[in-house]
Amino acid sequence: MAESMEGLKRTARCAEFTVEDIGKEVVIMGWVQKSRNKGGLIFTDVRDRSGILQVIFEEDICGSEVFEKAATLHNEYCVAVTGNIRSRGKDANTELATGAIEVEATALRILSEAATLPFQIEADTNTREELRLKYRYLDLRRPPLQKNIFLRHKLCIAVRNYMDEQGFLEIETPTFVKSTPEGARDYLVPSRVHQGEFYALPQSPQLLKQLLMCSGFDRYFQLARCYRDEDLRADRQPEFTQIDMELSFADVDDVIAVNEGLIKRIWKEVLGVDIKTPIERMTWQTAIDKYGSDKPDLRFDLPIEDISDVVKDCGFSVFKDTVADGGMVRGIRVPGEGHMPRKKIDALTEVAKYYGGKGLAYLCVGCADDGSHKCSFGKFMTDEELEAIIKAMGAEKGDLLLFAADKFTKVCAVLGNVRLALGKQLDLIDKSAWRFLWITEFPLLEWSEEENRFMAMHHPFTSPMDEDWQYIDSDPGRVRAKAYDIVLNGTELGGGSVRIHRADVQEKMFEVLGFTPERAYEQFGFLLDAFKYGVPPHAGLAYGLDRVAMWMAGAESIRDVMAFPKIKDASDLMMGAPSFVDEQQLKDLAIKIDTETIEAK
RNA sequence: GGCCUGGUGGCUCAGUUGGUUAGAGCGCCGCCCUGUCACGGCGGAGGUCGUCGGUUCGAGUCCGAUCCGGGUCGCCA
Repeated sequence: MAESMEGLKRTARCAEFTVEDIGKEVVIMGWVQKSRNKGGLIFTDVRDRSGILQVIFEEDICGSEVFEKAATLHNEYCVAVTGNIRSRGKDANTELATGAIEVEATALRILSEAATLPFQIEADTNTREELRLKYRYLDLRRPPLQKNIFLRHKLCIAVRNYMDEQGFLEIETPTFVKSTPEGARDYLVPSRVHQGEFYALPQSPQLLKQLLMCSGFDRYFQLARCYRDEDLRADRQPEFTQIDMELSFADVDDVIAVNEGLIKRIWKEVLGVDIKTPIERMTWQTAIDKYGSDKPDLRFDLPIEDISDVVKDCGFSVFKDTVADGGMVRGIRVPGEGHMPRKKIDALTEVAKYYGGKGLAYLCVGCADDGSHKCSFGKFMTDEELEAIIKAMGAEKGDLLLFAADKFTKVCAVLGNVRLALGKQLDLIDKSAWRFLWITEFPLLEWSEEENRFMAMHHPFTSPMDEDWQYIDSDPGRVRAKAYDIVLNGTELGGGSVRIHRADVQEKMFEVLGFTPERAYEQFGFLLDAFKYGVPPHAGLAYGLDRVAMWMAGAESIRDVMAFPKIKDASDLMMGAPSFVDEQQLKDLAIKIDTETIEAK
């Protein structure tokens, strides 16, 4: 039977007591982690967010009424215990932070009872996530998740303090905004007042923060909730939080400087880790060429080498023809792995195929029994041609060389992922490393086969690099942007750009992207109008806060650092959202459900 | 949408080439226990093996479909 807490005041949290408190009368409140009834003696572990403290009930001290009540305690009962802190002497538990002390109970109130739990509340659990998500409020009682939520809080506070010190204003922007179909799919919110019309939930506060620059706030930041109606991943949720910022009168180096300070600060404050600055910078072109990725994991090396020139006239037609067709041949040298079993090489070939490659060619330098090379394409080549490849790869006897021949983007994707697979397989990754990296000079545009036009790689307001703007008509793909990403251990933590602030450049940009002036105005008119009245040059950046928290917590899933995450199909197992709504609600919105389409699925 | 992977008492799992009444640990219920802390002892309840269909004398096990999770590719300006 639940009791009131009337007249009781909690002294402190369970694990906040120390040997200094011995002899004091205290009141603790929390949940029964475990009650061990020895017959004439009851030990009860009481847990709150600080940790666990043992309570001891002895009939001589607490009286028979309290003792009998204590005997009814079960896991997760919510209780208030009054008693005195005493030493556990020789019976101390060294495994527990508060193991040297205990509360000698004099009174007990059962604030509320608990039904038998769907799973036990313990630090290590094997319970499947599906069930834990349904009872998320229970899962959140588990110490690892509590720890992650604390960490996230600490991170947010550190961000706010730093940004404040740097002169940034925290400004909230609306979450009912205008839909802009460019980019990710929007979540739409129907309007009751304007029937048939929809708000969109923002994919990011991009345009609004640019307007804040127009308004003269100079430096803005926000821990902004963002929404994208795309498929989920282990590190992707439909709603997530960005550390979003924008700076006026700033160029690339200014943004980078502020953010290196931020990274240094939050890693120090949250984890006590010193991050060395300046952080290494690499151009997009170098990253793609050398690591096959725009977010290379530099915790290990294994760079990609280009041998197209070396093999363009060789006897192996796969290599020769690929180069002749405008493709390329690139390879990875894996030092000392020439004797890798065929099975493992085949597994890497599967990786290559998975990412759209036709396969992998291999060359094990001097690894045959007679000291010659083991090679998947050796019979098509002369010895001289093979030696030329080995030389071009800088390989030595005993090395494994892996090659892919394909179009540029394929080769990069294939070798980039083979490289990552090798890093894992050969255990080359230093798990304790924090390898930050700036990727700069992204291409401004990216050709879309699907839409048969150029698309903005970052977004349509990204400023081109001044020296490349001259190519915007003749060779748009060549124009680089003042865009940058911050990468950590092979994950994109965030990205940003210097924005276009010149009307003529912006107009040209829309033209290249295939927007008519009318359509550009219809979608972004408020921004273009704002730019007429004195717009400062500005630049910004946004981090995925959840991803930052994920790395800091060492979590494997973004769900582990969010209080109430959604599952793969974007539904919420606890609330049961999304859900059907009343007929009347739909009527108010003038919305009819197309049941035929739903049933067809 | 594609591929991979999982679903057996409340929880986590085992379950042989298809073969009797589907097992274990934890949890739960009852009794006992004055230094436990993964407490211990004794006893007990609890499962139409995700669902539907098929093969078979016989299906947790084989086949098909489907539902519910997880990972990933596409997608994520």
